[in-house]
Amino acid sequence: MQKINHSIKFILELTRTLSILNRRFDSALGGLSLNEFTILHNLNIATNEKKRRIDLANKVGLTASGVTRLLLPMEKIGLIKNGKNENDARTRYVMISSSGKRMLDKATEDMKFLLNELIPSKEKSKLKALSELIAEIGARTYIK
Amino acid sequence: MQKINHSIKFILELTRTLSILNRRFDSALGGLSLNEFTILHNLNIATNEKKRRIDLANKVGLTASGVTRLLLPMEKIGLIKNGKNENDARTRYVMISSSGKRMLDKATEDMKFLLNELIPSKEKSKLKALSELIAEIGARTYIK
DNA sequence: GATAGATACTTGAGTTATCAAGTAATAATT
DNA sequence: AATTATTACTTGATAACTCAAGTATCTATC
Repeated sequence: MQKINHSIKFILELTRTLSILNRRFDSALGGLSLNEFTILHNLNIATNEKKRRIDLANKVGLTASGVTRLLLPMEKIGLIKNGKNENDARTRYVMISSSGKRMLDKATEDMKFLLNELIPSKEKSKLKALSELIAEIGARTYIK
Repeated sequence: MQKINHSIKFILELTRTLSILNRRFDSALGGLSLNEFTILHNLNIATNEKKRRIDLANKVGLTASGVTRLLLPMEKIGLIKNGKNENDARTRYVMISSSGKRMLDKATEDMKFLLNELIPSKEKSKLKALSELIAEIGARTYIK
């Protein structure tokens, strides 16, 4: 008789589902990858609509170097702009452009539409709690 | 006033946490990546301890080609073995080796230890239900 | 029982991330 | 105020995926 470890099962389901979600969203967001969407979303709701790269890294869950490489093509096609921080010359602010906003708005609609199919409606009430648990796990896992 | 879409927040937390988990586990499982762990775990609990590559792809959430590339080095270092399917010459069975089992057993202990830190104990009772919800989302997202 | 379609897998080319190591600027310590 | 440590970011080398296209085999249909 095999004893099931629910924690392990949980992590394995999590990785599986997210790999699948990543592929699905990457081809359903009008050219935006899921990580690019996350970047634009976070810039859009940020105070003053700007953020440091390191804060974005934290928000997306990538490393600083991952963010550098993710932002490079996004700047090239004009979704974001760079600004400087007068108080700290090490940091380069990232800002969303107006074309970035347009992309984001469209992608957000696509996202809502898809999520409506993917998340069972009777489970929607549990989502807030689930998000919080997942965020908590992320926080505990994070090692700078 | 910004209306929060819990579905979107859920997806964003999911990607963030999983990116972090992946990095953490990749350096905490005694040389095994999280995906490699998943492969070995699934082979280990499979009937007859063998599986087709396509079934593994489904279990891990990768594409068939991703599995081909993931298994290649695993075979090279002897964690898995290949076998053939008498009834279908297209498929190549994958089996866990005894050294693979040893690796898995050690990694499973590491995994349990880490998860004990990462998952708040008061939330553990909810894990089964959450796994099921996440699996359901994965199933709905999956497009072969 | 030939042919068209589906399935299982692999491969080439490209993308997206990692880590480790480096640069430059700021903050803390003495 | 000089030194050391820390932080923000970038870069070179590499790993781990993806998609699209290919091969081989099996299944269904006529």
